[in-house]
Amino acid sequence: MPELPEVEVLVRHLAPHLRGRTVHGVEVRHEKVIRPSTAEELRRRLKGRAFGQVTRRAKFLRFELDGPDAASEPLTVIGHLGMTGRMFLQPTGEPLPKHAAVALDLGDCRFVFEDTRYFGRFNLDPTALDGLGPEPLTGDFTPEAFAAALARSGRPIKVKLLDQSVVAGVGNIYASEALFRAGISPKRPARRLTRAQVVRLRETVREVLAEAIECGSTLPLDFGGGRDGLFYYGTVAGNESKFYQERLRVYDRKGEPCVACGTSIRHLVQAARSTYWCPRCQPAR
DNA sequence: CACCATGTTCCTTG
DNA sequence: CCAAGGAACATGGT
Repeated sequence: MPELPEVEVLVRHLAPHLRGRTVHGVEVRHEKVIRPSTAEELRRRLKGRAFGQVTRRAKFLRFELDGPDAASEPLTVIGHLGMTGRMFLQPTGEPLPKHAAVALDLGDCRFVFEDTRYFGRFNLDPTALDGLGPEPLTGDFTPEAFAAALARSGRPIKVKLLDQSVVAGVGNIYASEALFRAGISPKRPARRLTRAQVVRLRETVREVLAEAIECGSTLPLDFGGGRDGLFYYGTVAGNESKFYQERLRVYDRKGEPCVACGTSIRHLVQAARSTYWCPRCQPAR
């Protein structure tokens, strides 16, 4: 589920459904995801508040909650999907999924954060956002800023694309995709990219993310009629995973012919993460 | 049983 | 102070 585009699509879908809804109760089923907050604290501070703006920063979700009265301090819940997190609404009374970590009682429905591996977060700790670099689509992700960040490192460019302080929101899938489109080898030391390559890579990073958001926004989300109810994102009805895979040109395509030149797509491991690339379209230099 | 997985944080070493 | 590299987290799929 989660890189920047998936989180963006989720936020856009959740926001209008959460806005204005009051939290009547907080059920914490897996304490790990709310650290360093506590279940007690989450309950005490959320209860009686109503959802306001829902926004995204990098791969994080921010839920603003309006106070019980006008003089209340603003409150923001920070969410992160980790590798396997999902968030959705379901009717009150429906059984929670096996790995539900947090469920908010909104009256006739519940807002559920479910995460199989519990790598995600749902807490009151905004410090997680402190070290993030520029937003690639809406922030100050300029060629100058990008070049300056890359110049400080001799690590492979693929590894630096995953560094959230360089550019915030790129994950393992779109890192390979952006490098393929830019025609840059994933192994190239970051500081060895030419100026033209930095400019081009900045463009392809923005392209792959923007296209993924566009694609996700048009997915037939199960919205209203589905067996699990009001809103569901993640295991969406129909063929979204096929649709999703078909857009990717190199990721998870080891041994398949390159869409541009036919050369067999290669796989390597960098910083313990899989990289996919075309050795002909992305030459060593 | 072995290995792999869309992510981040923490620890150690230089 | 910083960069780099690796383990850890936890569960499920192949």
